[in-house]
Amino acid sequence: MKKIDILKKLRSSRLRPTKQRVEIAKFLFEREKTFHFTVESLNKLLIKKSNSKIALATIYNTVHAFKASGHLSEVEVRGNKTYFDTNVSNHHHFYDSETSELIDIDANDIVIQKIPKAPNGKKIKNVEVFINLKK
Amino acid sequence: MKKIDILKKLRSSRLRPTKQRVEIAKFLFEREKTFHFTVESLNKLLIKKSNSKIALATIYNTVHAFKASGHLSEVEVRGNKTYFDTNVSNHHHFYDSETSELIDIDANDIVIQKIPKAPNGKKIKNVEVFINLKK
DNA sequence: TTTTCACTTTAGAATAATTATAAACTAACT
DNA sequence: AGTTAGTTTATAATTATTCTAAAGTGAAAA
Repeated sequence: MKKIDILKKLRSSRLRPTKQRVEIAKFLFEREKTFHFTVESLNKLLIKKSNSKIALATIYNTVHAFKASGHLSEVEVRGNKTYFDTNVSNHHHFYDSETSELIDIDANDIVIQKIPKAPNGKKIKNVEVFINLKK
Repeated sequence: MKKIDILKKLRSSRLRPTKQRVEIAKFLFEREKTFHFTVESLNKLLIKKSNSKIALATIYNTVHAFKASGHLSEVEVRGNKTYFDTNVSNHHHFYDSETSELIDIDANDIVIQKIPKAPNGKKIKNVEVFINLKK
């Protein structure tokens, strides 16, 4: 993904392409494979990569803005930290609680045959499958 | 579930049946339906029910002890609080993020037809399905 | 029983993740 | 260039949870 696309992605989300947002967006989206992270890990990686430090609050703001505009998804994981995922398509996860490692599973690799209907007047938004791992 | 069973449940878990543990255990396990809660909600309910207040740290300790001995399960839910469930059998959940409501789904009500194999030397511990709800 | 002692409870301090605040800054429209 | 609304920042505040150390209490032994 090129820089020009980053700018388009930001503008299309009504996010002003500030220096910080561009730096974070380039770091997150200019890569081949999907990327899982927490705000804390992202902060450390950004410091290591560019030597400049962006305020933690800005990272929180930016990550949440990307989530709100659909460029990141939030992954629920047992524990206290919040994980994000650059893969925003419908998919599932392996989770290894020993290493806190999260691995994507393509939506096509899990087929659900039987599913209950939603309770009283509610609808199903989506279905997430977690395959918890052990050694 | 009778009081005597509560005592057995505590003793079988190598937990001394102190006044506080018995009170918490009775509140959690002397009911027909499964019960979902956070430490905070449990604390409020205990205060409302018995007018006595048990130290928060004790509630954390006790709930974690019940989890360690298999009388409670922990449910991962998007968000910052940790949910617990008195249903410790293998099962799944509906989750309504608008109301933070968690509803059990019997393991038999979801059938998975196709599942990927675990990565490199790891094994599958269990599979959890979340059906996220909307209006 | 009483004594003893390891296990518990408790209030409050400490920690960790996240959010709020308010002042300084900046993109972008005019 | 000037204005303004949106943004970043350091710091404070908040929230959930864990730690600590002193006081309390089951239950095994005397």
